[in-house]
Amino acid sequence: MQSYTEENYLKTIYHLAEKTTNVQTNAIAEQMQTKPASVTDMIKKLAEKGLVDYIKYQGVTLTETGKNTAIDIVRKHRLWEVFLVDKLNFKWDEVHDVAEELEHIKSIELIERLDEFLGFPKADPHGDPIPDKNGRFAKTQFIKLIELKIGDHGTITGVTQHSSAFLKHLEKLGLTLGKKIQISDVTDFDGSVEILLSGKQINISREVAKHILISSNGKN
Amino acid sequence: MQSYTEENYLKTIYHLAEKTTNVQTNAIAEQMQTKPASVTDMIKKLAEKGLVDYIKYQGVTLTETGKNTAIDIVRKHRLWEVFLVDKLNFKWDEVHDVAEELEHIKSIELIERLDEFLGFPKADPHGDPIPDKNGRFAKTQFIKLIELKIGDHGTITGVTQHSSAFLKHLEKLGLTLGKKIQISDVTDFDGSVEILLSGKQINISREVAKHILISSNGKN
DNA sequence: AAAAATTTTTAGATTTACCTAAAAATAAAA
DNA sequence: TTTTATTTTTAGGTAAATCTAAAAATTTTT
Ligand SMILES: [Mn+2]
Ligand SMILES: [Mn+2]
Ligand SMILES: [Mn+2]
Ligand SMILES: [Mn+2]
Repeated sequence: MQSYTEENYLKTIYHLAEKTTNVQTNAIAEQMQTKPASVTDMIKKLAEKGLVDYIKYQGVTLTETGKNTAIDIVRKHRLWEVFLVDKLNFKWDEVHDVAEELEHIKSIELIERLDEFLGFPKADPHGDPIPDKNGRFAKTQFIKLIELKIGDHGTITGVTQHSSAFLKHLEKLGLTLGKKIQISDVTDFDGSVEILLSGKQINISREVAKHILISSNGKN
Repeated sequence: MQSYTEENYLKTIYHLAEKTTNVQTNAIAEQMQTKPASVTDMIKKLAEKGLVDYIKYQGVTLTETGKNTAIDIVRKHRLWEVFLVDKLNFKWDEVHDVAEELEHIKSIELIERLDEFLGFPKADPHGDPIPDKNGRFAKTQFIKLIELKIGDHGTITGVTQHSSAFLKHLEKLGLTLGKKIQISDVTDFDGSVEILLSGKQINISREVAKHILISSNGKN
């Protein structure tokens, strides 16, 4: 059984490992809003428990057990987010902090039944995939909006930035999950992208375009 | 802001105060499955924070703030129990432990919306009243089944014992919330009670009868 | 009103998750 | 290949919530 804190470390390491193979102490510290010295302490403990492989100065990687535990927490987090949005009418920018707490509730039965109650959703309100109870993710094929060419079209299926500011901005622009878009033009000057959304032309900054994921229904 | 542990102490003191005015150190220790010495430490801290009034060797009482905090936790606990039973199809004997964790999730918004989602329930799956967001309880008029006389009738509206063993037993006997009953006979020998339930005569022990609450639809 | 039993508190430790400051290892730059 | 910068670890300490053992206060019984 892991403590609340250990679970948060495992989840953080898991997410960082999606970018780099060897997760560094400082990266964990930054993410967890704590000091590198504290991270070293915790890493030792997790290694002791067989949840991470650790070589001094070389960073950490999750063991099979550690990874499974982390995925289970991610699963809970995302299922709770779906619950908050679908059942309690929270907005997609309001759910993260509460889910951050709910993900630590320890009851397998609870999550199984919640999953069923929600209709076994495959993605959370931000488009992030929800692993099944065996920790398996549905295969997904996303491409960043910024990478599309003029004429390409597709459906918004995710975001790679979860800040409230960003999500509220998207909401205002009408760029929510499930919306169909087509690239009309890309501005050389600032890299901003002109898109066709629900019959209207709108312009979005390069920065915004970088963080929107599209399931591409086909090129041009 | 209170810690998880402080919240549990407040809730325990609140429940014990329903029986005795001055709550004793040992009683808290027993309830919390901890040692009296630990309780003394915590009591001092709670007194420091203005959540309890405390005189050495004289036990504790909750302050207004302390009581409000406790009631808020009770509210959350009971709302979550309703959620688990009504929405996730848990049995009434399976919900307590999970609710024990869920009650500590810190989000006013979450509870407001959960309350609404559940249809502003007035009682939890064990018939315990749910305070509204201002901490007010609906007035209820219960009588213990054991106190009814032959011929009296009423509706089962609560239990005063939450152990899984007891609740499962009631379930098996068909004695669930909302069921109408009438007293047919009381046995002198062992104090057991003969009742009419859904057209059938059943016999329940005195011990069971003590822990069932009836909203009396009228005498004989 | 003593003596005995019970309750409660203090004293001194332990564990977990932190911290700061300084040392050591590694990586990058000159 | 030194020097410099960055990263990581160690050493030593703090605060919260526990504990055990022993002392003190209160209550109950003789
Ligand atoms: Mn989230
Ligand atoms: Mn999410
Ligand atoms: Mn309960
Ligand atoms: Mn209950």
